[in-house]
Amino acid sequence: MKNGKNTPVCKIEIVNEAKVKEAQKSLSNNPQILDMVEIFKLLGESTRLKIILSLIDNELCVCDLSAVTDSTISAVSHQLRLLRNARLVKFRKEGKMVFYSIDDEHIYKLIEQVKEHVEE
Amino acid sequence: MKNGKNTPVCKIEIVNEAKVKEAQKSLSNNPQILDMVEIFKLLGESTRLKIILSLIDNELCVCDLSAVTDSTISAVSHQLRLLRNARLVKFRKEGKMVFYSIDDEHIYKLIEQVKEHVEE
DNA sequence: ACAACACTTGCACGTTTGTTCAAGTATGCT
DNA sequence: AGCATACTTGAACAAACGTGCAAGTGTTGT
Repeated sequence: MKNGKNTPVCKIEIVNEAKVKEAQKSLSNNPQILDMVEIFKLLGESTRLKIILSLIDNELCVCDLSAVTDSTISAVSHQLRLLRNARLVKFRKEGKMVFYSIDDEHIYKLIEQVKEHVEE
Repeated sequence: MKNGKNTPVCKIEIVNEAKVKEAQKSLSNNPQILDMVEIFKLLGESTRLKIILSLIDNELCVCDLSAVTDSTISAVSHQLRLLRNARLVKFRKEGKMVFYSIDDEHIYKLIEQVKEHVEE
């Protein structure tokens, strides 16, 4: 209730108090929510999602990912850094090249669920 | 390869041509990807995710959602519009009040998958 | 040692996005 | 009719974000 007052915004305030309390309880001080938000946010951008989709069942270098996603090497590299930090992808160096692959099995199931949603 | 030229960015260009072609094939001209991005993007914001989480197994009015998410009525209403447009939530009017609920069963599974990821 | 290559990274810039504020709609109450 | 309540909506603004550019790192080949 960020209305600057301690009083309720709505006079009724809580229509279903039990449900609200229950929901508040599971939401408040739950660091998991921020983690979930982060993962969804990372997948909620076309370049990054294309990268993830390309890496499913594939190990690709940055150059190939650039071709697949139709982005510059730089742009892909920037996004790969974010995916690396979140441990969604891992990498392996081989000479000058860097090969990326998926670092989490849950991603597969996640993608499948969204596909089911979209395919309706 | 948005490098302004028709020539490859990398000399080797494609390390694993078969994989790249395969990935390009499944990605190019695929409107589903944009739909997937949209859903992930909607869930990738804390106020919206809290709304969705609160609505799981619950039907709540805007006022209650405001309390649960610790946001203003206005902010919640703006976000609900986005969730409505994407058909992630549906609403029911009852007098002055508007009750929102989840409009898609896939969301449940989606949330479960992310939770599994986060809980490690 | 030098050049080419694959990739990374910091900075700058334009765009997108979430929130607030204020005004507007619709319903209920007296 | 008049007012309060529950919610929506448009405009404005600051913060966050994605990309391009240029410089930098590390490896390979000559």
